[in-house]
Amino acid sequence: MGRMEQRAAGDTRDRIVQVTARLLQRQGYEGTGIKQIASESRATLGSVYHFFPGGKQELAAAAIRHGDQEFADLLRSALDSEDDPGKALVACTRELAAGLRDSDWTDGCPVTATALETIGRAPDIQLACAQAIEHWQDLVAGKLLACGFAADTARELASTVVSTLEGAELSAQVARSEEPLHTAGRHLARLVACYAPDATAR
Amino acid sequence: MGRMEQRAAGDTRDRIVQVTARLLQRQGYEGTGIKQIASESRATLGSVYHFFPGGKQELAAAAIRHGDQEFADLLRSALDSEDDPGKALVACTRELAAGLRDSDWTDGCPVTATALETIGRAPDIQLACAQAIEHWQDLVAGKLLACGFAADTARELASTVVSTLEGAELSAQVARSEEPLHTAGRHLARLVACYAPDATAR
DNA sequence: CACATTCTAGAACGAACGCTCTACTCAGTA
DNA sequence: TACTGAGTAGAGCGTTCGTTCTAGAATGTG
Repeated sequence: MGRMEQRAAGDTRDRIVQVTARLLQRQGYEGTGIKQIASESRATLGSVYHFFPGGKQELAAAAIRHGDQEFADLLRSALDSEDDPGKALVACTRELAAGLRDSDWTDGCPVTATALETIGRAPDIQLACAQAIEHWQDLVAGKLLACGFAADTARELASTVVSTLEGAELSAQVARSEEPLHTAGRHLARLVACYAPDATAR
Repeated sequence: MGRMEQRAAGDTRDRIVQVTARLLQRQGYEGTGIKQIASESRATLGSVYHFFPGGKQELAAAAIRHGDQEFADLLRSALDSEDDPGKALVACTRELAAGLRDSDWTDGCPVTATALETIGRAPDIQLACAQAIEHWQDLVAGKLLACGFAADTARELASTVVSTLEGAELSAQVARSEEPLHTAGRHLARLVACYAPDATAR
């Protein structure tokens, strides 16, 4: 009853979204063309516009949501890998640095480039970007809450943590060096220690 | 002796660079066209290619260097406005937040968008971006050195400070809120206090 | 079988892209 | 006066852009 076709169709749709997400991450919104997306995802223009009748904007918003999840998965697994919140943040920077190095510094944050280009001119995409950042902040705040931090403190720290991760990843990409990320990791660990619930900031 | 023409010519060149810098800041590299640059700077295509025979890339690199100086001026004046390094960093975030608010969140860092789009595909531009970030780090490190921080500590902190400022400005733009910047300012002040030469981190 | 629906396929459209090119203006020099 | 060199001006090059459109393949249902 149509499972096969629908599966195949779903595969095509997913392939389009995944390829778009990667291209947006590497070349930004204006630098990525629909025809490139179609050819690299082994789909045709007809298919792309069939699944995304809203055109490039709708497709980009879907791809940003995909990148949101991808980044969230990395963040979640790094945060869960350590009990101590400071060590967990260092694990985050280590994972980000590894991803950058392995991609020869091409695969940074899957959202940043598109977010910056579309500010104030593509509300759907900007919304998806804002939700992504909120989502990542929630993950960090959740970790801090689980470690006993006060709710307000956790939320504020999470904001700065995500900002710093974003900025350090940018610095690392531009400088082609892991150092900004590793340094940021150490400093973030020190920062959260200042606000730790067991007041003895070492 | 041709002073007038040369002045007028220099004015045209400067106008082109300034307009390009602003457009790159707001729309990124791929989103900014040479013809838009020409029309908004009241120059013609012929003039643009006369002053920048290397085309879009050469012009963009010059505009990035201009944005570097612009951002450095803001940073320098904010850092000089306070003796205490923590308060100086808060002043930086306050200035950045004011700039964002006044431009309805369109004028963020003049380098970031272009940097992300051209990573690994336009070496001249990427170099200019890397030098800009280094430049800003040097300003922050200089302030910390002047406050008595150890050289290594100052350099590392400066890296994280600039990363956090970049990331917080991005977060603020996407969320259309000053909060990420103000929060980051408080946290950066707390962070540098941890490494202050007078070891009594309050 | 016919029939609708879903998805694939790519030609074609007008607009915009970066860039090249020739023609021109105009002050300074010999 | 003739010439030079800097800068202005914009038509036009080939290409690519996002999008639209029609045609057909594939599958499920009556």
